[in-house]
This record gives sequence, structure tokens and C-alpha cells, in this order.
Amino acid sequence: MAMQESGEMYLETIYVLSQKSDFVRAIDVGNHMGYSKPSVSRALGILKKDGLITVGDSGHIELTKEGFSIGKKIYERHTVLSRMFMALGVDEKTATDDACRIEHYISDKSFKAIKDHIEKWLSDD
Amino acid sequence: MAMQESGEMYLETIYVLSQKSDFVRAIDVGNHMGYSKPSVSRALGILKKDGLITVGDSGHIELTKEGFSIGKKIYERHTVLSRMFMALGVDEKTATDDACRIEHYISDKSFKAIKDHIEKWLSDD
DNA sequence: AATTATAGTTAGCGCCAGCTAACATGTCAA
DNA sequence: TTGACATGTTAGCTGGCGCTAACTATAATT
Repeated sequence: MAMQESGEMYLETIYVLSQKSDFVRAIDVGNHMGYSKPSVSRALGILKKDGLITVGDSGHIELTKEGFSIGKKIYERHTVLSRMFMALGVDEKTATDDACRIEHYISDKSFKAIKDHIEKWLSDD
Repeated sequence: MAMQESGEMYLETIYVLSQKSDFVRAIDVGNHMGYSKPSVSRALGILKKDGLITVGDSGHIELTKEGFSIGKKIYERHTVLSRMFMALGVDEKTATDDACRIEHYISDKSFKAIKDHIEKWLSDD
């Protein structure tokens, strides 16, 4: 089945936390997202079942190749969309909040179109 | 409670159908959205309870002032976002599909920023 | 008048994805 | 060693919002 907003958010969070720490545990994900332990536990179970993460005996979460590529993709959208909104004069909080929702709903095609456009636009100006 | 994507879609649909017809019934909404009668029936019940629509004895649906303003607002976002994506070179189907989801998730601030920008950008070019 | 079609509702199912309560484990400190 | 805190899981609740099946009521057709 197609990845849901929820699953993408978990993967993105794991991706981001992995950049900053040597390891990522369920509790870290929950703290970062503001979700309860059981919610995280179940969500990770699904991601594991779907082959998007692996969890070692120590509880350390690793993204699989596919999980990594989704997490990274969503995070890139997040940064590009946030920067776009801020470049348009939107305050940081609103920009990142909006990016955080839209990142899950925009198609590859439209995202690429936006990205290409703002690159051109920001360099021309 | 805050308006959900689902409720906004119903209001937008009723708004659009109202522009084209003398009256709008539940069945028309269902046909347009591709939803079953019971789904529409319940959704309309909620919108009615929330004071966003009224339904006369004939089954004709009317938007209240508040329902109208939401429907109109979402529809405006739909058209502006669609046109934006198409102006960026995205095909019509993708553009409208994306607009149809994003229209529910973008803040007023960011939408206004985008709208202002593309107006300027399209006129400059 | 009897049948059939159209419109709407009620009851109940399923999936998603939060939540709390309660419990199992493991580690660390008194 | 024992008690407390941290981490994770299980069971079960909730609300959102699709669905089908089955019913009612009204309108149109034969």
C-alpha cells in the first residue's frame, strides 16, 4: 500500500534524528514527534513489517535503503518548501508548519517544478 | 472543532455545484465526489449540525454564510494553486490533483504569499 | 393501481492513527 | 539487594471517514 502521511513523518523523523545522533530509539522518535510510546511502538511495528526500518536488540532503529530514501525525500521537500515560504516572506513557524503538511501531499512532478522555479528565481533576483 | 479536509471538500463541492445549478442535492454531491449516498448523508449531517449548511424539505442544500465562505475560500485556493502548478509546467491532471490536496493544508499566510508572488511573476514575465 | 426508479437514512463494518492503563524488563543508585 | 526510573509492549478506547446492505418514502411509468 502507498505510504501514508503518518508513516512518512516517522521515517522523516528517524532520518533527521539519525543525522544528529549515533543511534535512534523509539523513545527519541516519540519525544521528537510528541507522541506516546504505544503510538510509536505500533507505528514502528508497521514500518518494520513493511521493510522500511530494522530494529536491533538494543532497540536502535535503522532505516533500510527504501526507508532511508523516503525519509530523505520527505526531508528535502520539507527544507525546500520551508525555504520557499520564507523567501516569499512567510514567518519561519508558519513556513515550517505548512511545509510539514504539504511535503506529504505534493507530487514528485509538482515538487520538482517548484524547486526548479525557486532556484532560478532566487539566483536571478 | 477545526474543519477537516473531508468537510472542506464537501463545502467546496457544494459551492462549485451551486454555481452551476439552481439547486444541489446530496446525490449530486455524491456523484461529483464519487462517494456513496450514506457517506454523503452522514457528512451533510455533520455540516448541518455545525451550522455550515441548511437542507430544505425538498432536499436542496444551501450553504450558510460561514459554509459559503469556507467553500469559496477552498475553491479559490484550488484554482490559484492549479494555475500556479500549470504555470510551472506541470500537466493539468497532476496540477489539479495536487491542488486538491494542498488546498486543505496551506495556511492563509502562505497562500497569500504564493498568490501575491505568482501574480507579480506572471505579470512581469 | 401496481411496479419500478430515485433519493435519502439507519445500522453496522473496516482501516487509520492517535490515546491511557497496565505490565514486563533492564539498569542504576541507595 | 532492593527500589526507582527508563524503555518498550499489549490490550483496548476513540474519532474520522470511507464502505455495503437494507430500509423508507416519494415520484414516475406502465
